[in-house]
Amino acid sequence: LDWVVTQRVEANPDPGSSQWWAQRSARPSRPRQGGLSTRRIIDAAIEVLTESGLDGLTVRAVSERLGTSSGSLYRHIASREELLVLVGDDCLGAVRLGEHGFSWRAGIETLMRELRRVLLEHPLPPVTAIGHVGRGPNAIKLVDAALRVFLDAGMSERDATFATTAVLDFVFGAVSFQRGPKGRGVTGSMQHEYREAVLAIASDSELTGLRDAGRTFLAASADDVFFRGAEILLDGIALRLPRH
Amino acid sequence: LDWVVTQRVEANPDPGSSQWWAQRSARPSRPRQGGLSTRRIIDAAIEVLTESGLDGLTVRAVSERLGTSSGSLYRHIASREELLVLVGDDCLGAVRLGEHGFSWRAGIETLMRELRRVLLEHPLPPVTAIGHVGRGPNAIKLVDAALRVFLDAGMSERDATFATTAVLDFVFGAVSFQRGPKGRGVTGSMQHEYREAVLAIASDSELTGLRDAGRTFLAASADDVFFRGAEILLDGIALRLPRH
DNA sequence: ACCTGAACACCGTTCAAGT
DNA sequence: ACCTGAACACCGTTCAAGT
Repeated sequence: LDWVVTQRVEANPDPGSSQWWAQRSARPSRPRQGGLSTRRIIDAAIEVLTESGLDGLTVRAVSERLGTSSGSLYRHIASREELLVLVGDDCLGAVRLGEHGFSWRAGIETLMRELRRVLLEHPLPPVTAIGHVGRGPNAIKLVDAALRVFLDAGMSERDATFATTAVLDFVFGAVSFQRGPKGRGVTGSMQHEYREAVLAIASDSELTGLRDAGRTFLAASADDVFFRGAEILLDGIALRLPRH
Repeated sequence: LDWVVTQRVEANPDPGSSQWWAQRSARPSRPRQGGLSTRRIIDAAIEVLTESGLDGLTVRAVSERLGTSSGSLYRHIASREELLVLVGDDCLGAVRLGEHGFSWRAGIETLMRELRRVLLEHPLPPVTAIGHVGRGPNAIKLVDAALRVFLDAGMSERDATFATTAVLDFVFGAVSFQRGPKGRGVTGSMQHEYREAVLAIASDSELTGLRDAGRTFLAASADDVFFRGAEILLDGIALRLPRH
């Protein structure tokens, strides 16, 4: 009873939330011959995103690319934020889920690597949109693929669940750290200056962890951080498998 | 030589990048008796953030709270993005790094729990700012604390490095997923409808992983996902320790 | 039924003019 | 040297009027 009331009140759920996706999947799309469509808007948005970055991804820029007015888009999307959510999930669709027959470990490693590749490719899902993905149809496919691998390896449903979320959490976190703010890649220039600044601070203070291992930490490559971190996680997962 | 040129050209590094932090730490602050200061601006920004959320955190709103004009803030910050970065790192300062003497595992567990608590407390560092933190002074303290624990447990510098990054990546990723978009918490309402929608899709398609384990997956609480995921990761880390 | 284009209410940022 | 406040160039979004 109480629940029904809540459902009524929450008429406009946040874009990207599970409520929003649920409502959306229940609504039929209305494509129009030759006219605008959500699909065309998303495609144009991704083009703008690739060319102009996240800041350049404005409603106006997308409408201009489509040769129409900005107001027209609001017949297919409710807000810019909705557009970001749709673009974010759409990007996840590029992850190649594939090739059965490998070991569970090779399968998950491939999934992690693929997801990372796709996320690093677009300047969107990063920073701004990490919370914007995760509940859409393409995110669901990722979850499904990971669950399948773990179940096939003999894991319990609960262990497969937590292994799946741990893997996804790790990949998204790692990608977010690797990028600079706004989703742009981190350039290597002046990295040296930063290293020296951090090490100088460390040696002057009680940051003994950094004093002792800071040089190693700051020299680690993004690839090392990702693949060695993945190994640690996969080792932990392996302990949950029956024939370990 | 080439490096010097790069340094010259990169005169305005992205806020939040290591270059930016390095430049910033080298620049002296100029506090003014009774006047504006970066410190006061950050404090006001966090108040606005808490009250109005990330969207409400505008330069104008912060200046209004400080009883001044929006233009005045630009004497202390170069842009809104800089402000977001500063706020993001400042929030991390609330993490209580503490209490030595525990086992490495208890120490890291506490650090993870604390970091999660702080991140979930503020509506900023999430979504928008996950890429905005990680290189500032308070992020550095987190890294230092984790490195110290691992080194004390007998880990090599490299293993300690990758264990540290894996832990931070996981926590940031888990927090980002737990939030809805824009950093707001996920309400529970209509979750049921989403579950049913996903399960309906799964049973109609080839998403056999979700078909078999979807109910368990979708019923998992955020706390379970976090703590069980942390266990997996810590088990993997434990394998890197000498007296395992 | 859909699109247009003009308008509205905001933004972040700049900069002359003040003090 | 710092602050003001007005202005500029944008936004996202709405909505009458068209077709």
